[in-house]
Amino acid sequence: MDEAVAALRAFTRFYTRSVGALGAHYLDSDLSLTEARLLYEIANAEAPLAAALQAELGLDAGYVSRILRRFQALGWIARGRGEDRRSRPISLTEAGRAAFAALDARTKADVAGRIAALGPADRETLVAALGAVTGLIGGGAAPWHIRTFRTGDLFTIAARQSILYEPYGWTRPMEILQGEVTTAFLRDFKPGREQCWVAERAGLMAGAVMLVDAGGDVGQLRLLHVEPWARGLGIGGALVGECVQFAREAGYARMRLWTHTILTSARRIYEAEGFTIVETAVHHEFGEPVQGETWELELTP
Amino acid sequence: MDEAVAALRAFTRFYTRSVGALGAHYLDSDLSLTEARLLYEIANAEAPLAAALQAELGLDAGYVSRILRRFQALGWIARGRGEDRRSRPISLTEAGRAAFAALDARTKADVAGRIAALGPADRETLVAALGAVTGLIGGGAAPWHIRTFRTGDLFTIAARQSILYEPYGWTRPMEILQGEVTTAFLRDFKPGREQCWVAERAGLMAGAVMLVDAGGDVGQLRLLHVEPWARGLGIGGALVGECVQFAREAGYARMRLWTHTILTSARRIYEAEGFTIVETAVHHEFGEPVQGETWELELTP
DNA sequence: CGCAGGTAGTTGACAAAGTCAACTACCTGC
DNA sequence: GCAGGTAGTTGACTTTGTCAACTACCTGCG
Repeated sequence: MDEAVAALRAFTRFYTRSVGALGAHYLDSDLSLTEARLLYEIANAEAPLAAALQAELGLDAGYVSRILRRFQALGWIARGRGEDRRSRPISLTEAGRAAFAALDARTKADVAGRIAALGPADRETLVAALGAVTGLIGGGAAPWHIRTFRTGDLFTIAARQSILYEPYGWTRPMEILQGEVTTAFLRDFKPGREQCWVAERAGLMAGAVMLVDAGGDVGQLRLLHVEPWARGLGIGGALVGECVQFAREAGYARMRLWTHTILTSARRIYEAEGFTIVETAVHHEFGEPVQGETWELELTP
Repeated sequence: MDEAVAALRAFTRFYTRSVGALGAHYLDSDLSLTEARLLYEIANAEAPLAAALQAELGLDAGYVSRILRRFQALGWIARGRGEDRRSRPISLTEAGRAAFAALDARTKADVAGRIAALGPADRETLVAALGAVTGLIGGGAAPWHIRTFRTGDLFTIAARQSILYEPYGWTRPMEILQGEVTTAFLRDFKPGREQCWVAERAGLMAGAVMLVDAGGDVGQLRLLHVEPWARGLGIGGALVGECVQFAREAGYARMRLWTHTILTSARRIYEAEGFTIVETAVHHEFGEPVQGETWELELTP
């Protein structure tokens, strides 16, 4: 915890400096940083109200009012009358759009300059890392989506599974199993019969699941995981849903999966999808004895 | 590129808001954000000069002077005389240390509050992601170190290798090989004879290398990589050096490695360590034909 | 030595940025 | 139709930051 707090504080100091460097006059325009932010919001919203901008950016209402008057004097914005006749929705004029475009281009160039030295892989890392930070400290709202697997995904899954299950005391043997399962998936991949889905949030892998052909018209769901920071968003259910739908379309008669009694949140997801337990057995594969469970789901079309 | 620029801009907007939320009075203290930053710098430096603080934080000299006068009036700092009698080095008084400690505690609590909802894994992700961002846009100075492997590292290596070599057109077959090599390493790991090292920078994997027993007193170096954003820091050389030293101590007579002619920067590292090419052959294992090379190094003790 | 040109730090005068409370005009619901 | 609210504005103000001129000192060179 302390480490994380220290890291975030160090980052804030670093970023404050790096943003603060922009300073008083935003990139040589004659706008302050606040004015630039306001202009950005106006340009990226549908006829916003002053109150909305003020709340959005955490500014004083009077301050916003004055800045808007300045923008109006510059001919950048026009103010209408809303349904509610107190409100005066803001719209950019042609001149305002031009001013914003110029500012936007300058910002873009400035930002591009800062990351010019990075190669494509670095940029990818940066995007992912920024997304992760936003997702983690920004709390809830970052959206997520599901895609099929790409190069490297399977091993990232193996690594994450290994790390996430470490606290259960499942160490080396389970890690090796992860490697075998993922490598085998890649080696024996049967397009149309098998698939791996990755949930992404803020550019980072938020969870994943695999479907493999277990023979005899049975599709086996494997390696489901959802990152701790992405839990409670319905990602697990969506991944399993994706998997079941694919299995149905691929013509499997039944789905099967193997899990453990202690993994309660995963069990809830399987239950919700209609899976039922068909077998329970204690095994010693991961070192300590653990109770494994086999679940199945009939896929009557 | 555009994606990266957009991501960084979005992040800056997000972070500006999140930092700006602290706003005028820093956490209910009667300090402004600037004053708080200044106090932090004073507390974390050895008798700094006003000019140093001013340069460090990018502030106006006159402004700093006035804030310092205020701190002095509050009895928080004492100002001495340096060798250079123009300078007036700043030191915290007992009261100043107390004031800083109070502020520091409040900041810590505030930051901790923001990440209180995160589990240990998320915090780790956050630290790593913050480190990545700092490293990538902050440029140079972040330190790095080498450690031996932990749970999950091998598959992270497999994933990164797969992604980094994708641009060379080496796709599925090479990815499968990565999985096989790393899984086999874990399965057959011989402590004392084999090892895997990971270079970390800012909490992120910056590179890695493996040493495996190839039989017949030969140690084989495998899966060397350095992340693009961590190149040019000597990490590759340090990893190979670590590997060679371990091999020497483990009593291997010779080291061997297999690489490709197009991987020029890796070749330079091997050359610098004293490796020489003993064999060259075109192979088709990764799809396209490529020229592979075997390098060796005699380990005369 | 002494002087030109520099740096550390301060100060006065000022401008910019932001805050607060009071105000008008309007809306909503009882 | 009126109490209590919201959208937006305005005057008066404080805080924050900037600029240029200043003192006191240092460094290096003829």
